[in-house]
Amino acid sequence: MSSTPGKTLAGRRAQAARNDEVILEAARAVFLDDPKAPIAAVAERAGVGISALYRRYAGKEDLLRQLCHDGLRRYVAEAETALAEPDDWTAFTGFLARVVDADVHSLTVHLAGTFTPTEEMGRDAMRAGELAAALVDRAHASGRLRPDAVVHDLGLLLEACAAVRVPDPERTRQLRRRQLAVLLAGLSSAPDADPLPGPPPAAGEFDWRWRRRE
Amino acid sequence: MSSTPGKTLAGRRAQAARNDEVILEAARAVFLDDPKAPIAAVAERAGVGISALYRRYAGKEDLLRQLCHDGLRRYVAEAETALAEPDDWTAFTGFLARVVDADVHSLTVHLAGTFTPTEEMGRDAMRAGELAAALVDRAHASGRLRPDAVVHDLGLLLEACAAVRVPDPERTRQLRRRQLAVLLAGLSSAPDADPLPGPPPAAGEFDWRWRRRE
DNA sequence: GCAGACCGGAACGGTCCGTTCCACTGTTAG
DNA sequence: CTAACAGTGGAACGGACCGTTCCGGTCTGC
Repeated sequence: MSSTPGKTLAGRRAQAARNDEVILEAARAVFLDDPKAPIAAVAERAGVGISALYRRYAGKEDLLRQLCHDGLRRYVAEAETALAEPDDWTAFTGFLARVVDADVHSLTVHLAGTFTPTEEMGRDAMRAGELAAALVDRAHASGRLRPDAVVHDLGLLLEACAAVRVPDPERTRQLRRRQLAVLLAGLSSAPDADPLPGPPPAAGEFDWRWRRRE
Repeated sequence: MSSTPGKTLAGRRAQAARNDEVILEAARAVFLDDPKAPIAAVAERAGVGISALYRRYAGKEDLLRQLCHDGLRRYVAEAETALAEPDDWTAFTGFLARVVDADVHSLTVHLAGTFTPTEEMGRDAMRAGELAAALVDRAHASGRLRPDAVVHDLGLLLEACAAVRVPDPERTRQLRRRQLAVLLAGLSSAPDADPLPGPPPAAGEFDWRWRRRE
């Protein structure tokens, strides 16, 4: 088995190509579990050496940025998918369920502040905000979202779901779905409900996360 | 001002007594903000030297344990207060509001695993569980709590509120109250609501936090 | 006045982690 | 066939960080 240039198995080239994915996957898993995990943990989890990491990324910060940006792109993609859904309320809840399942919030938020963001990330973040606003508008239009809910309540909601974590990933997903169900029930229109207390969350109140932490 | 043995200001004795409180307060603030903060940060925040800390606590672990135990006791105390409230639903919601305001959850949970717990903490934790169960039972009895909510949903709820954090503490409190309001609305009885998905959170599912983390 | 409680903070020893570096291996061009 | 090389594993390095100890100084209560 010297040269099998088929497509699944080959020499160094193929190993490298496979490592590309394996490393990103490992990094995702490791940093999701602990945002300040050492880089060696990623290598170990991926079953590769540390060199394989440094060949692809200039350093830890570079890897983190990439990972976070991927999460952001995923968020945007899910929002776009959701906007294609005809039913307003289903679009809204489906979007949230998929974002929660994908654990995108941990990636974008708990990793923020550990690297200097790129311009492109800024643009993507802005776009993400616009899409989320559109989804919330449609949810309001459907009449099923309580009127005093605002776009930035999504931040609280996602934070709440991301905070749920148990050792088993599948069980984590189930519990987060339960949490999401409670929150959505709480955000649904109920004619006799008391209004939500305090000033609603506003635009700039979550930006501090992106300021460089040491 | 050589000797003013009144009661507010005196010599070393009084400074020591005041430091007792100042240090605990500082430790609370610092470790609430970052559970793995260095001990020097506590001293700095308290405006004392490191010696003043080590005179009182055998080491970092000792301080953490004390702090966590205080949180647990606070939780128990609030629950007992709540049980004295005649109205079942008010007892339930009032308890949660006070626990959320006091940020007890962060203390007991985010610090857990960084020290070896004492037997007394085990007993207090058990008592806390019983009192919480009693409050949930009464909430169920009032008919205002949706029937498929269980005691351990409190864990998810508290986690969700503790996850909300902005730099300003007062604003944090407001946003947490908002989050709590949404969650309580979601946990309220609604005849036409879909049942909550997945198996409800169970007894042993949060114990892992208390296992020693390295 | 003096013994000692109390304190501030420098210094120590150890751990941890990002990054670099080198020896090695299979690959591929000529 | 073989020489250059892309790709890799993992040891080693240097620096940051942090818990704890220790010592010199200060103030108090007797």
